[in-house]
Amino acid sequence: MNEDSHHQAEEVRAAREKILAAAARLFAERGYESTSLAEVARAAKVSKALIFWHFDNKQQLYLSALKKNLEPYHIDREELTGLDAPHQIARLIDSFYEFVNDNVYSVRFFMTLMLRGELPSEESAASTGSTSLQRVNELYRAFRQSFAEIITVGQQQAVFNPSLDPEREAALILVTLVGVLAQQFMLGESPDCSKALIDHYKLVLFQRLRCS
Amino acid sequence: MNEDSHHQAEEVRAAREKILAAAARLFAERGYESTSLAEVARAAKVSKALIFWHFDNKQQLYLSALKKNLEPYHIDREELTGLDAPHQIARLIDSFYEFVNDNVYSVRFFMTLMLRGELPSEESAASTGSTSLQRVNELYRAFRQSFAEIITVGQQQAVFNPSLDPEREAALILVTLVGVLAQQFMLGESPDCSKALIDHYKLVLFQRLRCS
DNA sequence: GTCTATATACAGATAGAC
DNA sequence: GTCTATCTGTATATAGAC
Repeated sequence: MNEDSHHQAEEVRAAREKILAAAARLFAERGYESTSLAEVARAAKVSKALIFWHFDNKQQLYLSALKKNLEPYHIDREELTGLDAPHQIARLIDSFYEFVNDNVYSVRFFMTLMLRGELPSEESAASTGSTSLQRVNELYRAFRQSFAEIITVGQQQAVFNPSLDPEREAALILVTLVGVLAQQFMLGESPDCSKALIDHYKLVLFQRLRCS
Repeated sequence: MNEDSHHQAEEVRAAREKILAAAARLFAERGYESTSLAEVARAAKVSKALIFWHFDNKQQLYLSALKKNLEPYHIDREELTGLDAPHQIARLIDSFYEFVNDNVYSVRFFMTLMLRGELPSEESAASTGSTSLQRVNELYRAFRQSFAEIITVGQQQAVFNPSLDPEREAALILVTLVGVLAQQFMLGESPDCSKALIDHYKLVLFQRLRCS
């Protein structure tokens, strides 16, 4: 690949990426149905027709935008090494909360999506559509599993109450975190308000988990 | 008012109500944008034009449907009388859960609505649109307030730990309930799964609230 | 009040020049 | 690759008969 073709390829990507970025933002903000391709074109500063050159149709653009929104989703287990069980719990709670507030738009987006199965059509589910939601789902369960594992380890190290069921407790932790998040988004509360709730919850949780 | 005019009035209401019922269901199921008046007309078994005779436009129909969905929303404080504080808490949790599962469609509907400020336009917010969401909001706070009051009474009766802040605890209870609900809706879990979580949570909560 | 028929606007998608 | 111009379907909304 020479300089020219490379440069050309970059140019191609630039337009495609501009469309994708605009679409990702607009779909996340306003949803699939109420976002027109004319708006996406305007936001990306390209013509409507160009969208159809880069993407087969609206659905495919939507699915590509979904993937783009999903990119930053992952669990960073590295940052937990070297911490004791209680601090691992605290760290995992914090990183959940931080992640959510770093990705408000797309988190809100996926929440809406999951709330009703808002997918552009049924065929897309068969192809690539539901895969994105599946990934969110997996991530959620991975998070829960992490909590359960930390609790188990904590019990083995005799810092957590051995009579607790780690899976049950992990499920309850996730439910609370999701609740804080949902409340922040739905009641339009400030992140500060959620932060205070989370901090209080951490205290409550540790009182429950620790050996008594 | 004679028999005839009464009967006529009933007939009028029948059509209007049929439209309203169909609209309430369809808007709740599929949202504002992706529900066409043609579908509403078909579901209500009337002509499209009749919708415009009864309602000024799509937005106004939507707002009227919102109100209809809101009707069953209220707190029944009567059913708490005669119970002690712990049972009042348990009863309030149960009635929250029961209410949600009796009104899945509209609860899901309002959750989506609150998640993004999905209102048909901005003018509607100024007129009557946001009032519906405001009412949901008030109801939510009323529920939280009820929990706080019960906790306070429980503390006065020396059945609940006096060192707890009732407001804080009530906030955490609501967050958890919302979390269970959000999880059920978003992860598509069965009501049974939520029921189990709620039951477990009640145990956890009572361990925390009671005098130690 | 309820209908059929129609006006008007805008959506997604295509054709073809450059 | 990117554009302008255009096709086609469908949405909201209206007109007017009954």
